Amino acid sequence: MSATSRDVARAAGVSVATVSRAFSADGAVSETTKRRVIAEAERLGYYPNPAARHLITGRSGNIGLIVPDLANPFFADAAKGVERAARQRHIGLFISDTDEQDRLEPEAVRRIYHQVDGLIWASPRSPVDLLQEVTEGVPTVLLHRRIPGWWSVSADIGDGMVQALRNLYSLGHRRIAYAGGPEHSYSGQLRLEGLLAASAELGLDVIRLGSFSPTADGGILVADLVLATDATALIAYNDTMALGAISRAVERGRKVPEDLSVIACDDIAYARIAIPPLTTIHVPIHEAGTEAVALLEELMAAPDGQPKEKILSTQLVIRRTTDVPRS
Amino acid sequence: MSATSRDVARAAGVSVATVSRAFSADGAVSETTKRRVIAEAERLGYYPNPAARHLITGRSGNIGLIVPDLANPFFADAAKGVERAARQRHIGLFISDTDEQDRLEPEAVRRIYHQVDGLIWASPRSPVDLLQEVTEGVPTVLLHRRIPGWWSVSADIGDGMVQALRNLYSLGHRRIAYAGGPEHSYSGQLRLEGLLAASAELGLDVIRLGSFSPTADGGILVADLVLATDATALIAYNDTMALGAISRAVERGRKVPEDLSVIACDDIAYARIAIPPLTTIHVPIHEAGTEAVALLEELMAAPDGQPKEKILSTQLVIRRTTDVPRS
DNA sequence: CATGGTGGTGGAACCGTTTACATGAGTAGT
DNA sequence: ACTACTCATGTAAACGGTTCCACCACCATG
Repeated sequence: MSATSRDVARAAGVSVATVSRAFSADGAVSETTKRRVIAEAERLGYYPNPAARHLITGRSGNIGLIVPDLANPFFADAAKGVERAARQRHIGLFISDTDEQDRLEPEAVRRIYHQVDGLIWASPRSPVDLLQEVTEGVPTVLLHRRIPGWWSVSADIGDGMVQALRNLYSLGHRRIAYAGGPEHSYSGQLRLEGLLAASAELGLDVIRLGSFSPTADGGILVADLVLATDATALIAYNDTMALGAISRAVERGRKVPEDLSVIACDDIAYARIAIPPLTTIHVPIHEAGTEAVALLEELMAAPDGQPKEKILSTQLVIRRTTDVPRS
Repeated sequence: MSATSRDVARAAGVSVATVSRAFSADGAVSETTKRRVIAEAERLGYYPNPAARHLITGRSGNIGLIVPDLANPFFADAAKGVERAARQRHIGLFISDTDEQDRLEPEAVRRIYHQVDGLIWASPRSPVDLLQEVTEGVPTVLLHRRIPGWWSVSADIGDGMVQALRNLYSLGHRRIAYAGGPEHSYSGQLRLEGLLAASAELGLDVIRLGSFSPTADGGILVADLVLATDATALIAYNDTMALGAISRAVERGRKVPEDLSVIACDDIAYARIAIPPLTTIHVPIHEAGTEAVALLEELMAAPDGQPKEKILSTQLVIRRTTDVPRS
């Protein structure tokens, strides 16, 4: 079917070794031979077989990305960032979605383990020893999760929460509710830490509404709960949840921000065009993806180097779902 | 590093051929030997090397997906559908994003061409002969594009447009604007055909606003244009554009649906929780993805079979952005 | 002119599987 | 008891590259 290096070698009147060298850039080949080989290869439609190359070199030229949910704009943006960075480096990208089910993660890794040179893994919850066991032997960069001794890229969401709480406080809010996301998630923990630090600093008690699905449906639950309290402001786990909550609150006759200020987290694309536009903590999602690839590349080049932890900063973006409290 | 079939063979006291057979299911191996081999493999952490397997069998066990934009919820949902179906079949998935740039498509294919057994390609615009040339030799299923003689999965968006126009007409709208998407795109063409058929049937002229980027920013442009006409209703290329348009219209003091009814297309997750919830043509995006994998599997099994074109039906979903025209 | 170095090239081993073919033991048929 | 067949297994040849090593021509050096 496809031409092999043997075909090219024969056509160019050289050995397969020379063909190989012509394609490996570093090759000790004379300029003229190289040109002849490339020309013949072009003519025959030859392209080095990746499987054969992988088998002998041990390098596949691919990396893998594991995310909890591709349909979640947060991870879709992250995936896009990873894809773009991989593309620029001519690296192939395996993607595996785990449907937010931790138990599918080991299988996801196993499926791509032997086909990639490195892994970018957004695992919000899985215990460290599982990660350890499963990634044994594959250079791995964690995405939006920090573990001491691991390479990772994450965002300083705790600081974002501090900014959010301070902003609400300065607007005059004193009764502020927080709707958390999935329990035990790393980034949920980060949010909570920021929240507790800021509320201690400001001397106020945040009303903890509990743990919800970080989806629009979760947001509906949140709305009904928060409307039953005397909170004048709500901080939601993420944008999607906030949008669901606002949708429900409006349906129940409340006005945002007049009756309830809302701050969310992530700043997905829809936050900007929501009605009203959503005040939210901007997280550089796309950049985190590209940065993860950069780190992974570094890690693959020097597997025994000192682990690097890249932490991207976050920024509260004031739009229209926050205002001074009524009365 | 990792154990090979040789290691397992030695440990189990058999030849590598037997190890291979124990793992290939069809293998003519006695039950007892097979059990012993599997046990030893388990113990040594052996897993057949995919590169070696690929090299000798010509099958990689992977498929590729090429989409214009992973961050677009439409394609993110499609990718999710593909991923899920692939996962269930233990198929690895390469994903390549082309940033909505047609010129990147050939390179995207080339990058994964040799590493996959089949391809699912969402190419909205590229000319047929380019597709032909580039996919030569790889079983390919088109996603949301129909070309005679090709395998494909698409949705009957034309019919959705008919439903949309009829609905607006029955509500009493007579001046209806249409905001198109990227020029020359296949699904744009589909929309236009449906629109023209329905407007002929109803005897009304649709106001064609032109061609816009199918993004929130595109929608802002659309809003300013449509507000300059006497249209009482707008049909937008997709949900994102519609949300952008509504956002802008509201910003400019108009009310939706009182001043302007809006119907969009796709029914992405956010359509349901937008404020007001978006009336839109439901397209079974996720299902299209899973269906594409099913078709691709069929195609890979019988490459010379009769091409199949699966067309999924669409359904107008009435939410809150449509109403009778004012006065 | 002999020696040593250099740069281009070919030969061949190797990567880890699958699979066609050979082998040999056991079983059934005549 | 001999043949024919089946079934489990081993042997070895692929698959298509990369890379170590050897070789050779060529040139500079002493």
